[in-house]
Amino acid sequence: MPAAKYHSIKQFLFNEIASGRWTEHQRVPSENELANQFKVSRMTARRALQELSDEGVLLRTKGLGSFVAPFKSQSSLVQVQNIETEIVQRGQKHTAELITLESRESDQEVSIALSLPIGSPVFFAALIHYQDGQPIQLEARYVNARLVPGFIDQDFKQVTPHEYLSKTLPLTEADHIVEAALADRQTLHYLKLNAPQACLQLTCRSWTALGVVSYTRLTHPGTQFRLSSQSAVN
Amino acid sequence: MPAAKYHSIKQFLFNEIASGRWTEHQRVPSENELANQFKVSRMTARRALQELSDEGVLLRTKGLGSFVAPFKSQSSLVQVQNIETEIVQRGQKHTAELITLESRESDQEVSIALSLPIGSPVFFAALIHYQDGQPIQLEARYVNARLVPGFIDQDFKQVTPHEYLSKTLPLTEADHIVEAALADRQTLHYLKLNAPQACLQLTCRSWTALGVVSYTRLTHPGTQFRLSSQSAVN
DNA sequence: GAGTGGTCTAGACCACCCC
DNA sequence: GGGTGGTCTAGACCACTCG
Repeated sequence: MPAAKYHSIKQFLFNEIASGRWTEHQRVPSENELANQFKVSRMTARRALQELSDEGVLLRTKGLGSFVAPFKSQSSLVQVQNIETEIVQRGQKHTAELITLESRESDQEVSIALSLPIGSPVFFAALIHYQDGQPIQLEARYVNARLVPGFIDQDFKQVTPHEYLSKTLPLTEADHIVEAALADRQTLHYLKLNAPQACLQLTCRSWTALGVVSYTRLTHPGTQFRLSSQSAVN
Repeated sequence: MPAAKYHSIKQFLFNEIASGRWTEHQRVPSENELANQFKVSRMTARRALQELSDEGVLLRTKGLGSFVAPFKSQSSLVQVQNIETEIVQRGQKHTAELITLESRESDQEVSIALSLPIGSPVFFAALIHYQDGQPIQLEARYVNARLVPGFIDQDFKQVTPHEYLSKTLPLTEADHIVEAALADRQTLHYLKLNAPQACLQLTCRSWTALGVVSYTRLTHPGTQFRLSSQSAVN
């Protein structure tokens, strides 16, 4: 069973975006242009554009055309991965301290999370995020090195890892686990906590069409945390 | 601009389900049947069925037909509204104690949450959920009385409010706010806590196509709580 | 007015399921 | 074999945007 024509066109469009050849807000071919280019009817070309629009990859406007949607996520669940935005929106000051940025080989936990063979090349970054000088989030992130080779060359004092990934790749999906847990000793140290304390801990993964991009543990001290989400019920 | 034909057909199908005339797993008219009934082309009837399938309202199988999808949500985020399932899946025993079930008029907070004018008829239910005899969740729920008139006649010792709603209506969406907060005095009392304690608090709303169905605050004592979710990035 | 996306039609062929 | 959903075609009319 060969791939459906509309599906091939979807993949073509998606690859142009994922590869960076087409970027945010850029115009993509119209229904008629795709129909001519791929030698299909307009309805078939249309279906590829329409489904990518439904999936949030494209924005379409009558009379104007179809455009690459902004990569930046509007999902407030994903927002927690971008603590900087959250802090700035509260009118406070965000700073970040880089603890570690290095190449590693994936162990079992990371391999499972990233859907990679054990020993695959990954990058590991650990940061502390401050809100007005107070540590507010400890970030420990593993990234699939093959999907984001440029990750290790970034200066994460200037740009948060999540911001870099969001601007580099069209992230399509994310999952999260939220739990309240007692911080371990190392976490207490990094978050400058004296006594064992209940922390809100998020474990997040984000996807692009080609696979899992990153696996992250975010730990928040105390009760200063709020998470909102909206989702369709399947 | 009159409604599009495919949209009218969608509404017709949805109303049959929302009203209870068609229930879970029941077969709905085929593409050809709808095309004849509404005097449209098969492609137009098809679009109505296809979009409802994309939205999780219908399940379609080649060679078989289209069926009303199970109302019960597969979303693990929504799962927390159904604490009973969660407890039973852990192999423990769930019991519930009904504190209050009454008619009220919506105040400002509830009106905003349910998108109703102030003073609209709502039902209010408060319950304590126990896991093996330990209080694990305090549930305070407001329900739009017009959308679910039968709510107030239920016996919530037998069926949880969320279970009743899930089985009565096709819920299509939900939003949630998760936060860690110190319990107030009344909550401490109901959860049988002696000292002020950090609790995980969820504020949830669930939708049907006709509007917001319910607005609920769920409070969990201590750190015995875990929440997972998966979502597409928009 | 030319181009775009939104809707719609009346056909067509296919793979699949059940009888 | 008859019905179902999945894909596809080659047209059509419309509302919208832009120059």
